Amino acid sequence: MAGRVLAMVIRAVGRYGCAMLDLQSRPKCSECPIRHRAVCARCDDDELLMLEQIKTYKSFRAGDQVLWRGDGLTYVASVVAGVASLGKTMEDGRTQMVGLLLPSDFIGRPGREAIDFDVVAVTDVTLCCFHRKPFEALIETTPHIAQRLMEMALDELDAARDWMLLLGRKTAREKIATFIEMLVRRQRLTIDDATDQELVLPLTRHEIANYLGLTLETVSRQLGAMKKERIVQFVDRRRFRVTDLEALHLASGDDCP
Amino acid sequence: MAGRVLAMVIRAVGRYGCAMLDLQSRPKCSECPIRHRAVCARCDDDELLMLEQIKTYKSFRAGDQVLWRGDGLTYVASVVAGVASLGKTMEDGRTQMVGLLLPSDFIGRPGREAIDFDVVAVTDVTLCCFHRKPFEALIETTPHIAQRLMEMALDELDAARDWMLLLGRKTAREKIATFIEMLVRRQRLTIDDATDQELVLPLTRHEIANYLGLTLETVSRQLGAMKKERIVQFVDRRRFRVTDLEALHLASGDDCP
DNA sequence: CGCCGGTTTGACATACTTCAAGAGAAGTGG
DNA sequence: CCACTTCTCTTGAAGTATGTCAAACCGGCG
Repeated sequence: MAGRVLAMVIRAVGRYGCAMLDLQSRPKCSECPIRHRAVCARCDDDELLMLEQIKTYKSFRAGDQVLWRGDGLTYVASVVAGVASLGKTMEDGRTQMVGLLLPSDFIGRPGREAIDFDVVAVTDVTLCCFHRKPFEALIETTPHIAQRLMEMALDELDAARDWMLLLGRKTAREKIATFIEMLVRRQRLTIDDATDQELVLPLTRHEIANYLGLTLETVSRQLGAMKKERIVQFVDRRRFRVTDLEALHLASGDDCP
Repeated sequence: MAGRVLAMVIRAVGRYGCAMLDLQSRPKCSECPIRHRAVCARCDDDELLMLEQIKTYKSFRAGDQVLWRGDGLTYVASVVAGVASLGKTMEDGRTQMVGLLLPSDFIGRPGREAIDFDVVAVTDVTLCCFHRKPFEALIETTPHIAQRLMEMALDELDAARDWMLLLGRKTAREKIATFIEMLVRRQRLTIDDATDQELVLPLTRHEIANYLGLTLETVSRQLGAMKKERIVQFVDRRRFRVTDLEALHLASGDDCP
């Protein structure tokens, strides 16, 4: 009983804290965890100050829709914490995830009135939002932002093209293997010597299917197969470790290491 | 006999002209057909002059490989005329086209040593090439170039994401219909009131298959089906016209007009 | 004419989807 | 703490769109 009440209180506080953030919170850019990777990475202190003045934090709970396709773009934003997804949906309900947004990734684009896909919070998400108009003005006057945004867009483009090969040509097994390898690689970026590290699937089976252009049944079956082959080992439905990295890579269909 | 010799002469002249261009030709930017759409679109006269000094034209014949995956990027370039393809290939030979490069599109990216896909001339192609190093320097000093490159990269990114939906979720029929609709739309950009205009497939069946993540047999069958349904009408294997635009759109699986 | 690359067409194989049922975990409410 | 619902996930059986293999066609060119 006490436990349940406590849980409710925590959640309520969570929501409240969230609302607070929406209205006011404007943490120092200089202490921001994504300071050196986000759109502001190349900015010097003066430029940072300009950004600081037009920024607001917003938080969303896992599952919340952040933006609907066709929404007017009053804000653009950087992901500060959490994971969000970019998705497209067809009239009959088929959907395809076209990007995963991780901390430092950018949402929206200057010079366009509306956004052409849905943005959904996969986990709890915190965004650093900028009013679009002043942000666009800033781009004109602050070369470092356009330069960084160009870099980021080109990186995204490369990633999108890799994904096109995956979607167009890879088998279900290769898709799954590539996806897991991607998670491993990402882990490596944050922790060195991540060998035998426990990993977490940030997405449900359904979302993975969505990301890979498959059905959730196929995802489940392929994961099952790789479990049986001792390539991966699950501790629960989300958490796992890779037991045979080489076999995993082999299964991904990619060349080189 | 005379005909054959003449053909050889023409080809030789073609090649020679080509070599000439490689070495010397540096047409005025101000008269360039892609002046207002390419990476130089926002440049003023001074900036254009800077670009003019580091540019060279290069030509390729249909089928030529322009760049191999992994090639060192000594140049970046704009497509001036013709069509080129960006493609990825897996070890076992499966390939996926990840972009079609039309006049004004940009090849290569500043700040990277190598290119990660193959570039092939689909038709005869002329490129406006810039040495990468000086071009990168120019980006640092010339905000207009970074701004334009950012815009173009973001446009490409949107297109890539649309294509991801196509590759991941659309049926063969929808893919073909979407592809044809794309050609229609492109035609509309150049000629107004293009209704009932004759169109040309810029790609072979094999290349179309490659672009859509299908096999050439499936492409052929679907085109055949749409011919039978009087949605399109072929005058020869390349040239056709759309006889039922509405049905075409319906078949594409996209909403809205 | 005969070759050749691109294309069409057919018969067959299969990887993946679809449909359906049930198992596990997690949350809800008494 | 225990039913009860709900959600995610697994597993099976059956269906189908697309791939694979193979042969024939067609227009262009030598």
